[in-house]
Amino acid sequence: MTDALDIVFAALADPTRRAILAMLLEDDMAVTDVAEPFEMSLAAISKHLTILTRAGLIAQEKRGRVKWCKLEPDAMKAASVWMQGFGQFEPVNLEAFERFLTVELAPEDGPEAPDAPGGPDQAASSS
Amino acid sequence: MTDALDIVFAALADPTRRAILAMLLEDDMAVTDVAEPFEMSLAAISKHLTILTRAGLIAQEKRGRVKWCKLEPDAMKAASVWMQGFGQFEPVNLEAFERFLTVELAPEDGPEAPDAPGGPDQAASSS
DNA sequence: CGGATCGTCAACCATCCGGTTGAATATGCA
DNA sequence: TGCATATTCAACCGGATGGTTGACGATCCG
Repeated sequence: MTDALDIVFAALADPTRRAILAMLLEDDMAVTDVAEPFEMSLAAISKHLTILTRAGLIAQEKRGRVKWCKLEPDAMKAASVWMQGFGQFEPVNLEAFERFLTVELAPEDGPEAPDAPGGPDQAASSS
Repeated sequence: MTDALDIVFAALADPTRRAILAMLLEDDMAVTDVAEPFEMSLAAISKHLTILTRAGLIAQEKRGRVKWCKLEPDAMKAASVWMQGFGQFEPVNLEAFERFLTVELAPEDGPEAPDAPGGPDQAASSS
């Protein structure tokens, strides 16, 4: 049984896909526009988008000819939450867990607001 | 150029390795003891530990015959920080998030705090 | 010394992954 | 209708990944 976290982390393990996520942080985009800054084929980008969709990291909605991609950060948050248990050397307790949720999901209570972690410049570093 | 995040996320994408990390959250362990609950060979576990080490997620120290493995959460924190930037501006779908969490992070362990995120029970689900 | 335990190395295998190309499917528009 | 645009599908390729087994170096101990 493949865990959903498998798929999310595997999706995040590729620099092209992380760059795509960073781009989508700015705005929703059509598939062709997502592909534009990269040097690989459109088909390759399409595959990456499929992987991100299956991971739940983005959602795709077709309007006319154009398929729009938008960030769907819930899966990323889930993975992030999974990691929170490490580094604080105590078993994850529900209280801290819920506190984390409220802090994280609050509109502007975030620790700070990096405009894009890593940044789209990672596109250059792909593969 | 392979980004360090590539390696960290790729290391986290395997349920066996996540289970190992969860085990090490409890205590430092020797390689043989790490391997004990799994059904695969010791050599396979040794490979997994090498991958986790290269990702910076654990450290290994040899004392006598025995090689001890301990959690090294900095790399995980780095990955976690990278993810923090997502979801801060988007209207987060709290319902979907919680659904994801309850499905993924608490398979059937009940509501009490899981001893580790994901839990070593994932050992059985490897591959 | 010699046997038992700990762990890795090397070779091998099946499968997955990221990319390519070319054809196919939808949709928009003149 | 017919052509251009948007996106995916299908087949293929090379290389990485996750597992196996068997042999090996190291270390403890009787």
